[in-house]
Amino acid sequence: MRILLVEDEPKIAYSIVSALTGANYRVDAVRDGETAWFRGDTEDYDLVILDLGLPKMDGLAVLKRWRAAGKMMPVLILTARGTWPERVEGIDAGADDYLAKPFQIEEVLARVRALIRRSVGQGSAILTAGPIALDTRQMRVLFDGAPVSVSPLEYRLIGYLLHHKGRVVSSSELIEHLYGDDDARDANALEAVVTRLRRKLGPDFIETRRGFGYLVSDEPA
Amino acid sequence: MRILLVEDEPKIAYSIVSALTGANYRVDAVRDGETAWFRGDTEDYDLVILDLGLPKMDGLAVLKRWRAAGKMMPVLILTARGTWPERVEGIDAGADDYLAKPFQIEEVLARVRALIRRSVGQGSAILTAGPIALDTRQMRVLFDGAPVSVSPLEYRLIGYLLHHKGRVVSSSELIEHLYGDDDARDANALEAVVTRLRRKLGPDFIETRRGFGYLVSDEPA
DNA sequence: TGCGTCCTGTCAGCAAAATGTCAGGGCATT
DNA sequence: AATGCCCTGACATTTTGCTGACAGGACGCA
Repeated sequence: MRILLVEDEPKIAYSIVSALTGANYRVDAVRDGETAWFRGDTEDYDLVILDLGLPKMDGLAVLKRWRAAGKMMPVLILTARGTWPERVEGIDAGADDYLAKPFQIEEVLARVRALIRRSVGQGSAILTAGPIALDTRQMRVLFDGAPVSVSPLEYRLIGYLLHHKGRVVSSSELIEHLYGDDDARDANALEAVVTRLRRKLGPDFIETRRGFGYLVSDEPA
Repeated sequence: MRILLVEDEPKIAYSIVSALTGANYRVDAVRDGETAWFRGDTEDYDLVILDLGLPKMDGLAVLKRWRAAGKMMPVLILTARGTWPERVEGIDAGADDYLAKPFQIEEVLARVRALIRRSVGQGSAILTAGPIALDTRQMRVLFDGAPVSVSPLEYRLIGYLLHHKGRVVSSSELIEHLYGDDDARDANALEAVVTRLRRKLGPDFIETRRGFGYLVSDEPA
């Protein structure tokens, strides 16, 4: 799960990053609204934690621009206590949850968990690469527009690869993502899944980089 | 825009009336359920803000009687935080939105705006998908125009799926919304409800995405 | 109060799908 | 050609969801 943290105050940013990283999320942190807007617009995040009152571009403006551009990822807003007018504006702008400063780190984690749980299967972003599209609303894979039935594990695998398309993903990273650190599986289990997916999506879509991992190419075939 | 406020606590009533009046709404305020029922039945309001826990007649009872009499105005319910059973009952009774006490005045205004916007725009009280229609005012389910008798739980389930049609809804999310976090039920209970609904609505209407959840398709069959 | 009915959770068994495991075989890299 | 890494078909196991049956409880009605 990738999270974008937008927070200009270093101390707060650091504590949130630590907590989220410790909870096994991948976190990108930025400090100003302009950068935030760009990252949120070009990358796919599962969640954004957005501080209001930022340099360069106000947090609410960033949020509104994302929503206007069709970005639907859940957004958790951090706001100073007592600034309720902002909260109301936030509702209108399309925020999903709020947290007033100062807050406990545990609260942040709880909200993050809740938002991500809620948004699973709801993100309207449809990831594509070549003829394959991942319909995250209906939890299915489209091949040339036609639905292909995939199992949950297959879905997670192709989802992860699409999420990181254009980059080689190592087997260990995939295994870590598909299963937990807790119950690690044999590498062969992963290979079996890949095989089954290739049978459904065609052999060329998931490339093998022998010795390194797997790759879904970014470029239009 | 005329709003009926039903609230027995003077302080709260006063602050809401002030805020609404300041926002250019015409507000009538009453303090007990009986009066509320009479006013709502004889006058035309664009919105009702309804506190539960009223003298003389309970808020939910008022709402039910309005709906039974064919009153269609949107209702915003004020409820004490954490009283899930009330909330569930409210859904059954035909409420449109909720606000947990204590709340900020600005929140009330935001919800009021949202509800009025919704009802003015295309406030269709009837959700449809394929041959199934959900009449949220009369709390009935229609299949090809013919009423189908469904239980309260079945109604909530099909209602939730229709509200989120086109998207896969996970079992845990469904359970959370059908029962509330307090008394979680076995996943099998949910399956039983689904089975019973399918027997009434036909097997194809509620699709199963094995490993993910349930789905009511968006597309015209 | 007593009876019947409806609603709904629980249980158990079943079927099907999903997934891990194994054993060989192929193929790339050297 | 040798060496590993990877692929894959077959099989076993586990998981998941469906369904009929049953029971407790709520509710209405006499």
